[in-house]
Amino acid sequence: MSSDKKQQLIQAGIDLFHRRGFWNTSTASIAKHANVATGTLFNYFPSKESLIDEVYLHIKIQLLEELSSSLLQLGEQQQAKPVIEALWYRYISWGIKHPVEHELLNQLKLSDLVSKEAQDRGMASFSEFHQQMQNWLGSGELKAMDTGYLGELMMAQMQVNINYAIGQNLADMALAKHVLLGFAVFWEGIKASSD
Amino acid sequence: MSSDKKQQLIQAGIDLFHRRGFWNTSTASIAKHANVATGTLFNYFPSKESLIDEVYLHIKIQLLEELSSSLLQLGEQQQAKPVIEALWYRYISWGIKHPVEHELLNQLKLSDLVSKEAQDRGMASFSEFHQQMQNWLGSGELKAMDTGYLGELMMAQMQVNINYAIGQNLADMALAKHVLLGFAVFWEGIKASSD
Amino acid sequence: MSSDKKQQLIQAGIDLFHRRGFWNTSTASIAKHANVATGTLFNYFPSKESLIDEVYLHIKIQLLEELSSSLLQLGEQQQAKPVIEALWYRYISWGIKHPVEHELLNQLKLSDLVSKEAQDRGMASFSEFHQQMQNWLGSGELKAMDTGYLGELMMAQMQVNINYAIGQNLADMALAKHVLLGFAVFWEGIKASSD
Amino acid sequence: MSSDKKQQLIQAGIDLFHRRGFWNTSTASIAKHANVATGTLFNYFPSKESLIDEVYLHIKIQLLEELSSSLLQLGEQQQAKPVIEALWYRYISWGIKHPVEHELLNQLKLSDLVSKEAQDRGMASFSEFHQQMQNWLGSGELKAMDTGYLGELMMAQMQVNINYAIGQNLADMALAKHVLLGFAVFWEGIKASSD
DNA sequence: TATGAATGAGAATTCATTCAT
DNA sequence: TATGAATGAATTCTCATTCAT
Repeated sequence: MSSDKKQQLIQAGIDLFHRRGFWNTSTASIAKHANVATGTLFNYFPSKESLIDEVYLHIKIQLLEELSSSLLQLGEQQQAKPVIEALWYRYISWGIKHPVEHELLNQLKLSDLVSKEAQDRGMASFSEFHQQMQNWLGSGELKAMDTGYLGELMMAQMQVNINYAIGQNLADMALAKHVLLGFAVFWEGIKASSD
Repeated sequence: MSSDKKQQLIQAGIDLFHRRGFWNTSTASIAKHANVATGTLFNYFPSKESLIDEVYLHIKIQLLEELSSSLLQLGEQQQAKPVIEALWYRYISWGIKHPVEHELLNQLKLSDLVSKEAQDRGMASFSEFHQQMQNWLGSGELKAMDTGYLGELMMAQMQVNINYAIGQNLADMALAKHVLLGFAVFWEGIKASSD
Repeated sequence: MSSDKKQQLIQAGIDLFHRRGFWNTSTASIAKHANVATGTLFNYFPSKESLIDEVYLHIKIQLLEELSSSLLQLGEQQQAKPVIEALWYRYISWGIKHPVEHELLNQLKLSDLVSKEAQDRGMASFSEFHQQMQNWLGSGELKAMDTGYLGELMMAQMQVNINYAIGQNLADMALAKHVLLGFAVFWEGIKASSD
Repeated sequence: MSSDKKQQLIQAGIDLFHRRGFWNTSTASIAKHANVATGTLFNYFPSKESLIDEVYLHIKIQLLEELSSSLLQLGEQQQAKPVIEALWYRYISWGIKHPVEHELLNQLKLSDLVSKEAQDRGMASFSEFHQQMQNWLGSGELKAMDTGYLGELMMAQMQVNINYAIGQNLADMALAKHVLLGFAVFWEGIKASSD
């Protein structure tokens, strides 16, 4: 199947970009790692940049699928906290299960390597989350702040938790305790002050 | 003076790395931008990688200088909050005043471009901060957590604040309000729960 | 019909070779322009070079057909001048009506892209003209010179006339005047000197 | 000397372009033939196209130098014929002495490989000849025609003569006779008709 | 006969680094 | 110490041609 080869190439890209970095990974090595000829890569991606774009979107969509079931299950919840907490756990467990993808995503976000168009498509796929945040912020449970800011803050704190868990090789009880603490810090930070 | 040229080269590196990225910036262009010959760069730095290392350390030390006066002034404080708050303000104002350096520092942290040795030296220069954190965490004012985790968390949240302030072009009152909110979120997150 | 596709491919070759040059035109683009698959081209032409050969011969034969009726009609003429003049008009009007083919023919002649064999076949198809020239040169109406030289000279001068007419966008009376002048220059040049 | 290498590269370009054609000659082979490294070529020419441009101008200027002494010596001549005849001989002897350059020049003229800018510079260097032609045409010695047309015609006829002389390997008396005939054909063609 | 994905040699160009001056 | 021309390995991308379907 042709779709087969495309996926092989994306996967090879993920592996090698993570091992050697985006610029130290040649298209030739990606093709070889995917068991196709050098020219074949360019049948699927017009340029190295577009392969990077597709790697980016592939990861974002994989993450999205992991998260969106949380929203579906808890969509009719009245309160913000359980939904946010569910997202928190989902995201962190995705990050721990897919450390390579998690790291690449963060690198790509900062790196200027993703085309404007791919960034927009990535954003668009997350639009339902921004919708949800609007609702939460309107409910009065949280401190008054901008949606974009809340989103970035949540992402950043989850990433710190993931990196710490991976760095310390946490598992089982230790991991659970860590995630619990992390969420407590986040939630108590953003919830509307009681006084 | 030779030290002069070295500084020119580091500064040219900062400018160009930010404008074009690390991999799209050739040593020749850095030399030209610093008004020296291509070969001269290699009299000061044995390789491009070592220039990147020095750019990294240069920025870290510049940041350190900005922050350390906070510690000195408030070193004998008994309470954690005022010191942490002072650091918070210092870091964020540095980031807003030096957005280029701030962005480069974040990119370099993720990028694998900085040698292990330079990373260690960068860490070492911040050791006094880790000392301080030990004290704070021992005081009972904060939730119980690892020093490294607290440090990463604080960094991450400050970065989000800086990026948001720059992205929204905040200034004056709006900026002050934003920083205040940011710190409230951080502090209420990390402080020991009252109940 | 298969012959249909072959003609489509030759025509696509003519169009694209003229627009983008021989080397900037890929066999894939020719196939696409002819509405066939990339592989199909190689069912009709064993190589790109042979396609170029056939484009060359196609144009030469098209030109030959345009010219040969002149010879047939005037074949029994006793005098050289009317026949030569008829050829002159025919060739130039062909060139003006088919500027693309005219230009390609000239490029191909100089370019080393046409195989020796195709060149020979092209030559052979014009052999009756060389026969005629022998007759003219034998008649004493013309200066004494080699057949090959006369042929090349006539070609070259007609080409200059065509290029000039196209470049200046001549039409109607202006064109007629131009062709008349061009022929006068040619004829007075080659005719036997009176004194 | 740096100019040395540049000349070596242009000469290597001329040799190889003639032997293998412009598109079958790689920049690597040119560099090797000029005894420099592949990268060195690009220190002197920003691209292959610019090397081709410089090859073109190099030949044009070499030709110009050959011809311009004719104009200088005969500049104060009142009559057109001796000057034109001198140019005729000069051009043809240059072409016979430099058949490679002559052929390349003709190929380049038709090929779209020379940038607009280089073409303009090539034209400009020949502007004095167009001046002269204006004078000749105003003198009444020649048939009334456009300068551009006269120039192209003269070029075309000289090229036919050169190609014929080279093709037939003419030399000495045979060559002289040939050139004489060629000029007679040209002159009797363009001179004002006597009646 | 038609298709078009796969191939891999080859092309132009870049650039960190060296070294003779 | 400063210079910048020279180097050549490495990179991205192209494309004529093949071949299984």
